[in-house]
Amino acid sequence: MSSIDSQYLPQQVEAEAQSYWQENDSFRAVEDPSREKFYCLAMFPYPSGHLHMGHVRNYAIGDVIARFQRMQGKNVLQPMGWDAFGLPAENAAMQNKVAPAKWTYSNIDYMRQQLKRLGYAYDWSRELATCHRDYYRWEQWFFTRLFNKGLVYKKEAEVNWDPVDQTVLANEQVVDGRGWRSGALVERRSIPQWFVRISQFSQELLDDLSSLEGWPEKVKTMQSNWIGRSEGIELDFEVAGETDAALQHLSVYTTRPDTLLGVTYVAVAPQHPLAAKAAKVNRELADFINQQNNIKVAEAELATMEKLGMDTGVKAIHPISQQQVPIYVANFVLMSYGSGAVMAVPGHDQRDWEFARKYGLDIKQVIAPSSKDSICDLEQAAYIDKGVLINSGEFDGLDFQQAFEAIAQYLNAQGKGEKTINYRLRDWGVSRQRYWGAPIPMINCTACGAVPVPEEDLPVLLPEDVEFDDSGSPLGRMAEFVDVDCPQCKRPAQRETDTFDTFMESSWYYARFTCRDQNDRMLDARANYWLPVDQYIGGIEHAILHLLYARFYHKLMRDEGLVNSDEPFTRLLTQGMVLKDGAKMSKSKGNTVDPMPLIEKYGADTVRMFAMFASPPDQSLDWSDSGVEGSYRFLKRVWKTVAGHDPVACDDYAALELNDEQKKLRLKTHQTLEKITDDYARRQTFNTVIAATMELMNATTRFLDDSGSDTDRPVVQEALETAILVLAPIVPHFSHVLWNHLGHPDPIIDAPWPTVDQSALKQDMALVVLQVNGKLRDKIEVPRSIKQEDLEQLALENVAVKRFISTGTVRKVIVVPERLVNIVVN
RNA sequence: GCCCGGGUGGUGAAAUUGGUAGACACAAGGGACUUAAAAUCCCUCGGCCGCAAGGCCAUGCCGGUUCAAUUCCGGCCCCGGGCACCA
Repeated sequence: MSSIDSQYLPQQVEAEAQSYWQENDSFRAVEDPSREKFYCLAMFPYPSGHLHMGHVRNYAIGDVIARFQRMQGKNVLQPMGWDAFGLPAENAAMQNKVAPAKWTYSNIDYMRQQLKRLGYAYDWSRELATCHRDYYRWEQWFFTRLFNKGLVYKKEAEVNWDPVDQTVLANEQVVDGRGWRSGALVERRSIPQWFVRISQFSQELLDDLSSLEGWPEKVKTMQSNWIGRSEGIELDFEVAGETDAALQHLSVYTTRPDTLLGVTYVAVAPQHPLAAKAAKVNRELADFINQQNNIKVAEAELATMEKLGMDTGVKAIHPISQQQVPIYVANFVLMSYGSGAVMAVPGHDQRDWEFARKYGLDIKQVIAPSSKDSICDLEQAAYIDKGVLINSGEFDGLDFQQAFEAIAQYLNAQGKGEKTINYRLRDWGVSRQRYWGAPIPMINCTACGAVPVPEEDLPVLLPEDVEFDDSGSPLGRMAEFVDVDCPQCKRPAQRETDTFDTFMESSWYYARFTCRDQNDRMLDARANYWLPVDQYIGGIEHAILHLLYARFYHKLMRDEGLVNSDEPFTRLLTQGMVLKDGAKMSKSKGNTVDPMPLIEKYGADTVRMFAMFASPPDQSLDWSDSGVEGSYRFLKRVWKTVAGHDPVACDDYAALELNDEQKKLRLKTHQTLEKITDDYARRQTFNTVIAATMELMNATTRFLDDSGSDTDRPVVQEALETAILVLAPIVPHFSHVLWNHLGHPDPIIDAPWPTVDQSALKQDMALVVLQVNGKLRDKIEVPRSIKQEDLEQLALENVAVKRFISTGTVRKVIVVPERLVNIVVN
């Protein structure tokens, strides 16, 4: 036992524990095949400047799990790093006239100190920053490998173009259709960009979701919907009188071929070549198409904007009826999704119905309700349910499935269509017209085309010492960066000046942590010791994009022979957002909460504990400081109780001869331990861990209030040890010092998790609830061994119950042993 | 608009997902200690009726299933997240 201050002095306690961990290098993770490993990872932060409460909560959750697993005897790896490329550094550069690199590195230095102050058990020797050449060089290398395998390609894609600032804008930078700095109306502009073929992995990404048993159902549902597998038919409409072979056929995809005979028009995207051709001889149409350019490149915009269209004057020939239907240009059809053309069935699709109403197009019913419960009134709305075909010639009378087959067969025989499986998932566009990112390692040669930078020339270094102003990426203006010789033909060529989407870096950092000092290869054998990540923790806002890209990247690395698993993250905990005044905390909204004043006032342990106590980890939390005081008070109380306790060693509690009060305290101790172990391991609800520990401490201090005997000391010792052990993952500094005081010279970080003593849990009596018609009337204590009939009898004779059953007849008695009796009367 | 969540006292929440609604805290009010304050300790604390014993109502709203619903089903309202260039 060490002597300690009777007062809780968090700053002193935290300094003591942290210097112990540092001197002993306590959190360095070393590969050891003889031990079970546990890789615990919380999503690394973007170095925005300082930590906010969302970070504190996120990293506290990770740290709690890591420390808990260490006490379970696992060989734990918990690393930390920086998602260091990104847009905010460029914005800061413009605002403060500071180079993005300098700004980023100084933010990292500051935030690293903040993380250290919070006492997270990181192996800092593995720290990495994605903007460092030793990191992104492997990403560039990997991209050239993918290029050689044909998994990347270049195509035209649309961006938001600010015509005043002459730059490409991110969606976030477009506010109400205008550039956030210039205020100019944005224009859609098509430019060549690099894509990675994630769509080739659609089916595998979908199938493997079912193997992710440790993932929340909601995340799997979201990803599954995002991938959006559907079964349908791809079919051709011929364009009447068209002589140009490329424009003769309009290919459309539908999941509702049963409604095919209800097609009354076809719609194409404003960027469709057919629209462009028609516009050449139609001034009004050309103007209309031009106007559709002032829409931000975002699905939410397209879905909520007013649906507009215009007749091209060109007709399409229906593949079955041979009738001619008009071809419209419609602003809601996406050129980048599918073929840029859709068939329209206003009778049975609500959007088509509204469009048809607006432009006076025919609405034709071809599906009749198959049950009397649903009504079809095409004057009011489209009838979108499945039913039986009518007005469809030879297909009349078929149901959805029969019609699907029959129409597929018919079209197939005519060479006009076939069954197709379609995915909503689109290829991953990775080009960004930005400076602060990893350079895309390609060289554009007029003779050879796009040529990857040879391995020996990697990395393509991003020049860090630059002047950054509001005219966009300076890379294109730097001759020393742009002008290179073509690696193939050696003639003068130009380096690609676009940089990678930052999701590229965050898609594989978890793997690089296992061997970030490896300078000869992207990953080495250590990756397969640590991977997959056993527990990944991060905000729910990453449920789709980041987590899907990381899963995809893992499969790419597997196919390259770099890792031997199929999925990167075994178990996933999606932390709810930390909100402030009901909205996501972000620097741009200016509603972040700085944890530092709280840490200075109460210490890191109180802040960590309150962040865990405020709500379950997966629930969103509107931050408020009120309540922090309560966590602090609790720690002070525990400190006082432990400091005032005279430790006693006892290695066999079961052998003690205990009185009833002592047995009661042991019961509470082991009930609490059992519940808390489950809360940590299975439920991952740390708020209830804390509440249960508070209950145990309340019971212990009540016990101490009536205690006089020296024989009480062992059960109190056991209760206090249990409380300190179960609190250790949450308030590690506090527990570190008190554990020593309780007579343990070895550090609590390596103390084994206590085991539940089943003999302490034995109870003879049970509390049973008595209900009449489901309403609580009384509670009685009965022996656990009581027979069901006897319990029923006791209930029927109970005074409180009798008052409610005397006026009616007992119809039924429901007995749930050891829980309740419900008497049904009328 | 589409996809995914959430809604329980004055506040954060609990109830292990069909079996005692409000554990554990915060705030508030009252009291003890103190010259005073802070700290600490004790009591009250969902609403209505009642001196009390007790009763009735109550988990966003409406309806359903059940002996029993915060929990399951149907419909609606509100809030949050994502929608492919914020990370």
